[in-house]
Amino acid sequence: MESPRGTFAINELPIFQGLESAKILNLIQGGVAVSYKHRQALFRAGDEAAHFFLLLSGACKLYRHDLTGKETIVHFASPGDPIAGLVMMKPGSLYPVSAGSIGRSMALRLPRETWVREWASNALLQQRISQSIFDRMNRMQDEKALQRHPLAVRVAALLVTLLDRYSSESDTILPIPITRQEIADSVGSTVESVIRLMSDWSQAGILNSESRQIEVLRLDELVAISRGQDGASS
Amino acid sequence: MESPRGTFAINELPIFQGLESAKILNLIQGGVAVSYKHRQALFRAGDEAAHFFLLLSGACKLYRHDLTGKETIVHFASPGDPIAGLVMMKPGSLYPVSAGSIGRSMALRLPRETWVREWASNALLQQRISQSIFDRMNRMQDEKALQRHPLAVRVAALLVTLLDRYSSESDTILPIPITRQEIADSVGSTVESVIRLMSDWSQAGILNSESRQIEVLRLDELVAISRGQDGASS
DNA sequence: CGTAGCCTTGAAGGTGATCAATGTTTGTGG
DNA sequence: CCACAAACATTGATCACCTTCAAGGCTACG
Repeated sequence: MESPRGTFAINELPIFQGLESAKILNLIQGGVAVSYKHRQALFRAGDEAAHFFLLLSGACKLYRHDLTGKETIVHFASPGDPIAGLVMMKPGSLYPVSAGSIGRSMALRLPRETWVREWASNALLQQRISQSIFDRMNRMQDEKALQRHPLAVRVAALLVTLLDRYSSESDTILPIPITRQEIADSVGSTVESVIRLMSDWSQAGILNSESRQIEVLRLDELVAISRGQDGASS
Repeated sequence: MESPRGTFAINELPIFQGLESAKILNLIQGGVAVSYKHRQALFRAGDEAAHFFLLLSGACKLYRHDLTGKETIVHFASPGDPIAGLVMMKPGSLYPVSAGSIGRSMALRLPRETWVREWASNALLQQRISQSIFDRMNRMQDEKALQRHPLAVRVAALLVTLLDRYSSESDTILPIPITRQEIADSVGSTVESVIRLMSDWSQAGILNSESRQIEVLRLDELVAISRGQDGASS
């Protein structure tokens, strides 16, 4: 199994693994590799779903706004992830969520026609898309099961997951400029609460978050907290 | 578009719509229509995923247990829904959730071999499965966006959704024996809180929940509450 | 050097969790 | 058909966790 971290060249994408270059060329017809700046949108909820994406590098959040205008992050995409694949199935659909880059990122943007012509009838690709969706759904279900646990558990679990998904092997620094607001929007809480929590953790030597990036100093502690085993062992 | 409510004969299943009977016979090879009693399990999380299911009638909850043993309901399946389709993709996978019947229900249980042989390579079916997954994922995302709203909003939204999905056209009675515990397990709360809420609503004439079934008397109110517009208009 | 985005801290208050006890209905076996 | 158990519903008291509101500080960057 290939590591999902880091940066991918187009023909190195896990989703294309084992395919011949000629076949891949067909699959990316009409595709453009687009570079996105921090906070730039890939697409917005409600827009007609004209493209789907393969994230090549960086990070991307999928989010929507609730009735009161507050943002809820429903998913963090990491390099190699297909984005907006499912919504290609039906013609004329609208994107159900918005997508925005976190930090700089690159994505391969493909037109829906390519999906219809090349992807929809390709069993192997459908299978790999399904696998990706399966993983994503499992992650959402994990999160839902954490809903009733205290905030500390949810934030710790998120950080552990993000570190696992975005950092290379043994690195302990989250390479994406994620804000406390975004953490709050993801776990369903408020900035202030997340800040208080992470300040405590900084003081306890679990995190180091100077210089606007998050470094995990004691992953074991964080994992323990995410399991509800409480970090009362300072 | 066919209504997803009610009861389906096998060859009336929306997922088979437009297919010839002979083709359908191939697709359900090795299948058995199984009748489930209230609270009976279709499968358990952690079991090897040897079957997938098409719910013919009744209702079914997908749930898992968290660290502390508490149940979290991640999805309610309604007639016509494919269950455990995604997990068929990879050989040797384990079910990520448990599934149990709510009230009496019927399901068509199909072996994984049939999936592999007949379903995996069928673009139309893959497309319809994907559509179903897409809907389910959207619903989960909707719920996640409600996470920070008061309990009343989440319960009202759940009831409105369930009524829409399980009741026939203009009926206002939820035809499945869903308990307050299950409502709590779905919205991420506790029985007591749900009971207090629903008692208030009963007194306000919004619900009637004598005789162990839930009747919605004022759907408009419920919808208003689910939108956070507060039902202070008694 | 001023603005924008992000982080921080404090005080006050509410929503909902928890614990404990009890009532009610349903189902099952004798 | 009754009796008992199991599942489900209810009510009250208490209190912790987290939200909300308000104010202010820090850092980057044009």
